[in-house]
Amino acid sequence: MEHKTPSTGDGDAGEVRGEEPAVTLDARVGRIVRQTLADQVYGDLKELLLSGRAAPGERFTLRGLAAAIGTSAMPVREAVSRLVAENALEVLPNRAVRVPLMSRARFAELRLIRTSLEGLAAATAAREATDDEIAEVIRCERAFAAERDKKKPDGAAAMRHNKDLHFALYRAAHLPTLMGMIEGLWLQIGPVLNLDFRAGPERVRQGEAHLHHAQLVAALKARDSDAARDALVADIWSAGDFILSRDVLPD
Amino acid sequence: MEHKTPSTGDGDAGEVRGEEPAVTLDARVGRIVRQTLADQVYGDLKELLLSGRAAPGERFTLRGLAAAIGTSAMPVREAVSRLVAENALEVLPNRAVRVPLMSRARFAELRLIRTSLEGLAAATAAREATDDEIAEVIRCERAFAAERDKKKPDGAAAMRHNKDLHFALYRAAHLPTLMGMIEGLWLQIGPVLNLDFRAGPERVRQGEAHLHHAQLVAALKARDSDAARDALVADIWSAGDFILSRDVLPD
DNA sequence: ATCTGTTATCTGTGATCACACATAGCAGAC
DNA sequence: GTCTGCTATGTGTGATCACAGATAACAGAT
Repeated sequence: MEHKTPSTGDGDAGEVRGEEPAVTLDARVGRIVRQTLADQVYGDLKELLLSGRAAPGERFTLRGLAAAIGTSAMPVREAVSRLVAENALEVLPNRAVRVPLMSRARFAELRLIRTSLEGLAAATAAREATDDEIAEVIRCERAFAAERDKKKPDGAAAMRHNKDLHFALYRAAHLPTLMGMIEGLWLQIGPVLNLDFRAGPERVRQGEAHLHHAQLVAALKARDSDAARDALVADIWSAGDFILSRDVLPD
Repeated sequence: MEHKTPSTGDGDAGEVRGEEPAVTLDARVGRIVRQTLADQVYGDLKELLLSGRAAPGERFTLRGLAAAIGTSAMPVREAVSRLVAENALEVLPNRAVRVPLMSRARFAELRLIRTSLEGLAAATAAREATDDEIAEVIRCERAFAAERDKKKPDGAAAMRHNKDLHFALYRAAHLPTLMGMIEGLWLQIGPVLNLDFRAGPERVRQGEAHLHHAQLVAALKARDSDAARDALVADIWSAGDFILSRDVLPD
């Protein structure tokens, strides 16, 4: 394989809009986005985990992934080591790398941490969100509800709308580090969440989720941070109960 | 440089104790600890950040570090990319790698997250800790107090005892993932904390810290999780006030 | 003296090679 | 048939090389 140039953007970054006054060109070009191959692979793997297309316990091989993606093993190594650092992947003592198994204890711990962190984000968002951001949350909530009310609801789509709703909310807290940590948590529970959504009759759960979402939206409109936290914690907790009640988790 | 063998432990792992009954050897050898070079470098850098021997804004270079440590650039790359993943280091758009600057906003956000997560750990520890673990926390508290009461207290030593105290507490919560996340947070605030401890007359703060520590210990003995959380949150909050009051943080 | 365009050096990124360890498959002994 | 030891293959890990881009030093023009 020949030496590839590291993909410095698609070239359409400096689109000229023409009717600008002719002071300088500098203000009219968009900032270039640097994307290393490792970043791309990292994003791909992240998406793979978040969307549940990788099952807990599944094994990876660096060379295999590299061949599948079409690069050398090097960018994959870096991406994997990042994901290992955030517990989204793990390396076994035998040096094999896999997506971590989820024990009941680990799931319970993650749920506990999530209530703490995502509750904090929800409470802050109720105080700090702009009206536009609240509107965006409501839009996501509507999309989720619409999917639920369909004759033949698509579990994966509902899942995606649920995720969008949550992250629109967290983004509205304007706390970037907290946001990143929450993303890390979702990366860890992603595999089991989606695995579950794929399999079971989740109708009852969806109903309950919708109730909590409605409470959340009401709390946001009222700028009531305690109510927002409570609604979100209830949502996380009941979703966790649903997973734990079905006996898919080892230990 | 010749090809080095990847340091498979120091060789003293299988120490024979002799008076064992001669059933099998299997039970008498300690499990070997795998330590890749990247792991070692990661540990070293972590220690460097936690102990405050690296100032915010300071620049690294992969080759420079590699030469200093005596390896090739490869293990350093992996260690650095892990630390970047947990926001303990950052790569600038220019591709330079440095220890992140700490703005007032970021510091405030980290303090908020810390109260949430470390408060949770304290509350859980009050419920779940064994008596031995509580004794260990008390031992750390005594060491911290002893350092404070010295004629010529050593700021760095006090800092270390303070850290030991906190982590003994968090370990006692028996929540490994939470523990890891808290470590990540300390990794981020480490540089500024120690930078500060190194510079100022911190006597007033130490007095206040000791008060909160005493409250914490009392709460642990009483198994009062709410009181433990409150004491710890107060500790974090007042330490943060102290840092913010001195005007060392940009923005 | 200040600014601009060029050049030299250095740094991160990716590819490729080399090696130690782990696992699986297989042959031979009991 | 079951177990032991060897071999072959594949894996992660580390070293080394190659290259693109960034920074800084410098020369020339205004």
